[in-house]
Amino acid sequence: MLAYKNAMMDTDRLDRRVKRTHKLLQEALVALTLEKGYDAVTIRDITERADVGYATFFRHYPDKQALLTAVLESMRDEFIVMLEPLAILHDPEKTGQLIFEYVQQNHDLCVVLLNSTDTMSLIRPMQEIGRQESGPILAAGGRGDIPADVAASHLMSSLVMLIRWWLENGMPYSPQEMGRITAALVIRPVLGVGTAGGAAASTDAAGA
Amino acid sequence: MLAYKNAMMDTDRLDRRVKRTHKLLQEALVALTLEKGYDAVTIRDITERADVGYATFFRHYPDKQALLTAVLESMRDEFIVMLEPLAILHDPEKTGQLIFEYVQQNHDLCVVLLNSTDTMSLIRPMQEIGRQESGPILAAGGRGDIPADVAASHLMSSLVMLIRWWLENGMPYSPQEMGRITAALVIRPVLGVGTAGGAAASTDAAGA
DNA sequence: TCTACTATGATATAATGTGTATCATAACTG
DNA sequence: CAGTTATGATACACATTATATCATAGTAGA
Repeated sequence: MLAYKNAMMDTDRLDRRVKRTHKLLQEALVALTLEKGYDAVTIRDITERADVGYATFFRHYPDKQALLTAVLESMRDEFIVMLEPLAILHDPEKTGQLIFEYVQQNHDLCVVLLNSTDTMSLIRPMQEIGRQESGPILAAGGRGDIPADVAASHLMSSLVMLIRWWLENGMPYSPQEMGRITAALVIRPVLGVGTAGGAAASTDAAGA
Repeated sequence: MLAYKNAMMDTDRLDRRVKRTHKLLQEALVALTLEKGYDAVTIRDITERADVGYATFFRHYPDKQALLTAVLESMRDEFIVMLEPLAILHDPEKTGQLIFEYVQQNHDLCVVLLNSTDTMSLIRPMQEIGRQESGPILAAGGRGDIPADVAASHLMSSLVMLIRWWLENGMPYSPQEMGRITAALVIRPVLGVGTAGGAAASTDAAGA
């Protein structure tokens, strides 16, 4: 299922120097983005902070965005593993809570990823995950009146946007509360069940 | 030296040449973004397409983003006017349909705005609108178990993301269908009512 | 119509950042 | 240890931004 054939995946077989450089560059990007904001960070900034030659950057990444993508993909993999035993159907509130606890624990990294990129660079891979992972879930527990593709996209987009809002506003609610909110506003509507398990499916349309 | 703020406000009292230049630059940005994508468009591209001196650009906008913001604000005002008599509480499906019909009619412009910007440059103003416009609505018809600030942000974010998905995937469903989907996935959950108007939330809040 | 004002075009220029090429050196793998 | 490869340092070509200047054309208001 999770066969990502990225060149970056063969982490074990890489030269020590390469792994070291990757690590230094990615850490420098994260640190600098937290300080100045992603757009203000130049490649020269990164290489200087990483204490690496300027040209060395381009030996590993074609541009700044590619470096950020590498950081993103690391987190994505971690995220998938965390939600692997996804009991989203069984307990939406708990699922939401787990997500926000993860975000809280990886606060700095999440802030960088959510504030640096085009946002869509983050949401698009997330939607891809959503299409793969939540496909069978929606097929099993999804509602009949909403197309699965829309539902999956909406699920992942809303999740990312809620996380972004939460971080930007100083995490005003606990992960548990956010889990409950997420379940009520996003997960349960996508699954087609009411807050307290109320009536769901429509009576008119027969779904596309 | 240039008072951008003042220059943008009194649209009617502006020098003909200024209005002409604004129009040419904005049209050039939209056209070029549709052709090459926002990031690939340089300021020199814009001025050449607009048949305007290069330095003239900076006499009106500090950078490319500011020009895009001007385009965005025009659409935002139009959008607000359209949804002014917003019967979102009364008929969520119809409200959603109206939105997607507007998007369909302004297809090119919407594509530019959704694919060019950081997305958040679009969503943030939308959320601001949401906070202002939907504030009283949520106060009247909102559910009691979800904080109004989260609900308003989620409402606007999801709306923008649904529109984006719809455009990126070639508008696979009719505005009417999208209106129904939007009502089911976003509007009704935010209001706390079920698909068929079922009771799911608090009935204690004062009536509209 | 006339006059004072101002936006514009054309041009030059400084500053910044990107991406590539080269070569000697250091570090790694087997 | 020997062959391979990544790195650092440097120089350089190139694109883009942003500002400054000045003569000219267009505009608003009397």
